[in-house]
Amino acid sequence: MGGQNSFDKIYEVVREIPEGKVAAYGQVAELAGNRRWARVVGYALHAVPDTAYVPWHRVVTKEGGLYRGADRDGNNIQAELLRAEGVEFVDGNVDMKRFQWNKRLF
DNA sequence: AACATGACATAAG
DNA sequence: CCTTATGCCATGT
Repeated sequence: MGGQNSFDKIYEVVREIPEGKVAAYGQVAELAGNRRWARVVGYALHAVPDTAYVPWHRVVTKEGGLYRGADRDGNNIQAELLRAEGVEFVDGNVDMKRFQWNKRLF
């Protein structure tokens, strides 16, 4: 449908993140049209419908940190999914220097 | 309809 | 380095 909300644009950007790479919230926001949507990106991913393919686990903070509360009971599915894709962590955070997605390179 | 909240980022002091 | 303030949109109450 033509009426694309901010959420839909955000979802499209997130869908473009290749496997084994991660993107920052601000980065997704900027690619979606406005870098100030970083906060909206967070809420958008929070409200992702299970019916849509949106690799929300590939979106992390600028520092490579996962969302607050990911380290609870070892049920941090986000870290598991990223590790399964080959993403490595340093001091509990994603090694952004090596795994941050740079769309410009492609 | 108004207010508060939330997977964040950046600037300023 | 830390705290505050501002920006943005959708949801829940």
